[in-house]
Amino acid sequence: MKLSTKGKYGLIAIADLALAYKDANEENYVVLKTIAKKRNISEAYLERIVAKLKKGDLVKTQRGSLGGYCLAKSPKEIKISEVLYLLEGPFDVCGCGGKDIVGNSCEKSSSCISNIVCDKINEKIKETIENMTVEDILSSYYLG
Amino acid sequence: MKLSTKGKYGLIAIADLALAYKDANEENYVVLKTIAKKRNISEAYLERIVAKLKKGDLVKTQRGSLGGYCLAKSPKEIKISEVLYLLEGPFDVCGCGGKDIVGNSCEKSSSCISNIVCDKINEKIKETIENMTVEDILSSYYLG
DNA sequence: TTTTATTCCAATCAATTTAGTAGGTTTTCT
DNA sequence: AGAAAACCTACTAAATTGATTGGAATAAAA
Repeated sequence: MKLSTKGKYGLIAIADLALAYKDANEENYVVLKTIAKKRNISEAYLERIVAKLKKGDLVKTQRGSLGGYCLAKSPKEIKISEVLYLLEGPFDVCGCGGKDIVGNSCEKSSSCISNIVCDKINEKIKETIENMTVEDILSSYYLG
Repeated sequence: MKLSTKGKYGLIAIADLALAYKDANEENYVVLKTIAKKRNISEAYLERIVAKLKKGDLVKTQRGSLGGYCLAKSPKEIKISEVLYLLEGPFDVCGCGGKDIVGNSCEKSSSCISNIVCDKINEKIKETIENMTVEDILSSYYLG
């Protein structure tokens, strides 16, 4: 069970944008090629990832020459959960679809044995990433 | 991000074996075909899943006629984490492998932005499933 | 001892997801 | 006009998932 590179690259991009944001303390557009090269990520692939972050209003863009990407809010207003939901989809660790322990379809059954486990896991993950902002992970990094 | 059916089916099988175990209060071998049919799971596929649980000593078997599968310990001695580790592999939500924010390889770097997030998530998931036993989820089920 | 019911095992396969490429279009600044 | 950037669409290769198939080994029962 792993976070895919979508989530990973997305977090990296957000963090780089956050660093630029804090440096400038205002709109500071960063060219994607710069991030891609520095982090050794395929630019075209990263582009599609950041596009999702834009659709989710975490990032805004400036087209044309001197354009680039920029955080749409300050790092402390962006939850890690927002980033990961946009890139990895909802953390429904278990979608189930089978039958529960008494034979009923368990799409939403609380008596489905795997739903019981998954609900607990989901709850904890949610709790964790909804209480963590981009600002938080940046400061962890600075303290590194 | 989802638990695959491996984990789901494994939990279902363990739960069914646990019910049989509690009914008999001793060795009670259950035929896999019974579980597969009741839960509408491919028997051959379920077989390979349960094989892993055997390798991990959560389940023991009796071959031949009148054979079957049986829990190797009591439900309260089996952690959910054991089941999921055997079936889904370690919950390294992020294996990373890229470069960290200052350009160093971040295989284990604490300054890798995605490791910071993933470590936190992993920690919480671990905490959750290591403190949950098969007994626990059965009683949740009974209480419905 | 033969039959039957079961676990066990290895190879294969189809569908899906992931990760990445390629090539071009549009926008905007100089 | 030219250059540099975001934007968009289609394709592909590799890995993973979720099985299926066909049998071999084992052990109880007839």
